[in-house]
Amino acid sequence: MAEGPTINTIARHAGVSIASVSRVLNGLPTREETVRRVLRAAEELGYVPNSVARSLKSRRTNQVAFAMADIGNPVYLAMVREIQPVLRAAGYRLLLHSTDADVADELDVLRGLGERYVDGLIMSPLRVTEGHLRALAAARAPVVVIGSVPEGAGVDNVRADSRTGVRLALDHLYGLGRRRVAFVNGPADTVPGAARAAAYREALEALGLPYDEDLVEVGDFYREDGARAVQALLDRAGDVDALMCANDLIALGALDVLRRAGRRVPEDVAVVGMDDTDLAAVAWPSLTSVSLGSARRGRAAAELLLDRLENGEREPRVVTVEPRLAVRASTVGVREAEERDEALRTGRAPRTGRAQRTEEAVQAAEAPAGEVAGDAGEGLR
Amino acid sequence: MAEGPTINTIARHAGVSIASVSRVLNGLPTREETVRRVLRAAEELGYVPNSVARSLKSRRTNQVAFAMADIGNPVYLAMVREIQPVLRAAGYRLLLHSTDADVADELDVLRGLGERYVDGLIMSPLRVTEGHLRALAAARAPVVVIGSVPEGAGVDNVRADSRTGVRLALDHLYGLGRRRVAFVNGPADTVPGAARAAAYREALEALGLPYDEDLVEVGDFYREDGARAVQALLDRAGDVDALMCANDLIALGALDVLRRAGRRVPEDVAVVGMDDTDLAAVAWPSLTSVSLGSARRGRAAAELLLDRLENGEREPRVVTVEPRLAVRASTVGVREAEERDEALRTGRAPRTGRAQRTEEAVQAAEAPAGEVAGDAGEGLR
DNA sequence: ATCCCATCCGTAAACGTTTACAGAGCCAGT
DNA sequence: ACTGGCTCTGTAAACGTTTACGGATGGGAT
Repeated sequence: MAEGPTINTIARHAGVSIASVSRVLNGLPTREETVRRVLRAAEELGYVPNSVARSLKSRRTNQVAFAMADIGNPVYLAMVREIQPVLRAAGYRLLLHSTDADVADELDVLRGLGERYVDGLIMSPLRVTEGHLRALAAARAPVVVIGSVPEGAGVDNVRADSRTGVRLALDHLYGLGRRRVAFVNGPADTVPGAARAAAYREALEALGLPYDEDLVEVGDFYREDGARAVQALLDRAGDVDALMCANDLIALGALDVLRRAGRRVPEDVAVVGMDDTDLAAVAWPSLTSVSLGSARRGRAAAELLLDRLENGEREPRVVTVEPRLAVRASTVGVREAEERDEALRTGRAPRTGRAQRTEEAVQAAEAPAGEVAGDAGEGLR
Repeated sequence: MAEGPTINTIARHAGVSIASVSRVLNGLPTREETVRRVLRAAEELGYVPNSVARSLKSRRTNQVAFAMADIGNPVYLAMVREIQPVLRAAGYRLLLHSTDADVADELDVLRGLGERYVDGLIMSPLRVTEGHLRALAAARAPVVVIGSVPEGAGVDNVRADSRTGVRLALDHLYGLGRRRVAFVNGPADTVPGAARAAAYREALEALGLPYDEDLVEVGDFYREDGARAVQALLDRAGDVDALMCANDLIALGALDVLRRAGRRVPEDVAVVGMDDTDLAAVAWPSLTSVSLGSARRGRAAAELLLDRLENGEREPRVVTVEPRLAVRASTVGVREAEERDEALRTGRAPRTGRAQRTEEAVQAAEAPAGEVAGDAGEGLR
């Protein structure tokens, strides 16, 4: 671990000043001969520029941080997977913070921006408190928040559209003839929890279905909690014919419980998850799930941040990502799910009238206010 | 984004020198009065120390990088999940590199250590080339490699034990009466690919089973490739009664193909995956899988690196993590898998003699040379 | 020969810290 | 009153870059 050569070492070796070395290495106009000597010395010594020193002078670190609750959650994972290549292509390194959704931790990260170890931050808090808003306002570097933040918070914001998402799912279930659609939610004091609860009520109303408290159960966003919640639901309201779950993990828990209870999915109870994680496709029966576009949200956030880093001041933007419904066996049955799969693979439309009908539900509804991000494939603007 | 206060600003405000400010902030002995003035000024101005400047002076960045092929692969994810908290507890930030298993990229990362933007690196290359060894030898910061690297490479090394792992799986299958056990591998020029191929031959031999080329198929470590490979296998050797897959993704592909071919799992064909990722538990039927201890390897790597960062020079160490077999429905059937689950939950041993027998296979075999890491729970030494 | 301008390069300052060193002030001991 | 030693603080250098500025050199125009 010998001390590496610096610009000084090279200057001495090449018999020039450090200024010349710097100029050559940065491609500024220099006499041919000097260029040769410097490059030669740099090559011989295996010189690598010290990024810390460079950062100190340039006030840029070429690093960006992503702070999320838990890297183990497939939703955040999907985000990281998109964020990483976007940043990388722009020459930024990615730094990861796992905060366990701990508010104090998240605030620490925001304050930590003062240390200037990153040029910007993408953050996806589960809860947004007063403290968050204050810290965001005082942040010493650009921040993009994934997850709704009040207007006027002064930060770029990428939003999912739970409202439309839940609506898609309930329309789909309604179309399949389900009328007792229960809702298994995560904590009501989280951003997604609150949004999805409201969305559920709204969607019921739009469909002319009554809101029945007995059909709503709250746990946490994990498989075990989901299982417990669903068990409670079944005990209380045995006649449910569909479960809308606030994320895929809860839905997996639901599948466990239903299987154990001898209820067939989807014949007796249809199940819809949310987030459309990798797990949904692997589960059995494969899980119909509302995609809230985690990947697209990640990409949009990265692009917003890059834009801000390059173009400096400008009005904060809000980008909303359209949800989609990924229809699989847990609502339409194994047979049709396979047909759909096949159709997707071969690029043809599914055959049956029933498939046709539910296909309509895949159409995303009106976009809400704000910009709307397009396909994952296309860029931001 | 106003320019933040520096140590100079504080010095002026408090009417002292920058040296005093630094001393106070670092807790060096100082007169009471000065301490008060400095702290007051720092508080008022909302001072946050600049970590870049600090790094330049101290030659430490308090950052560590983890370079892996693809953050989307659950194996690496499991590692990150363990690495992150360990590093964090020691005050290090985690930086992520996704190299797509591209050799040039990996070498770039190693060379990049000369930029001194991190204090150390954990790297998990899929292939280890001559170039890797050279770059490792020349690395300007401590590196821990996850994945076998030749003795004498001079780096700390955390290894899986594929040999024992495959052996556990084949013993298990043999115990269930399977005799035509096929092997679906990933590319032979990767470290795990090569290790697992050798392990398969060895395990067969130990069981007195013949090695049949027709029973071996090579694809890539992904679901689609696995499916293709298994299809080819079935076309060629319809009488296989078990599939040993070189990772879980391949095994998932195998489940797809078998289902489509109308082969029951495990009645007609038993399937074993490898890595015991989250997907294995979710799949249907749930997937028996050899855990190579991704989580434990991640943790061990982080601890090795920390140890080296704190204690400086010392002989490179090799840590080998013991494999285990997670027995699930894809080999023993849904019924028994559920019983095992239940037993695990209630902490009692499973009932049936058959369960008893396969339980023995769960015992890890002799540990190979080198240190052996214990449970995920316990520390390194 | 003189002057001007262009080109190239070196000196030095700056980025924000930490820290070696020495000076200032003070008290106690003679 | 002087000295020695202690405590506290300020000055300055250093970490490895980038860059403003001005000096040196040389060539062409007068």
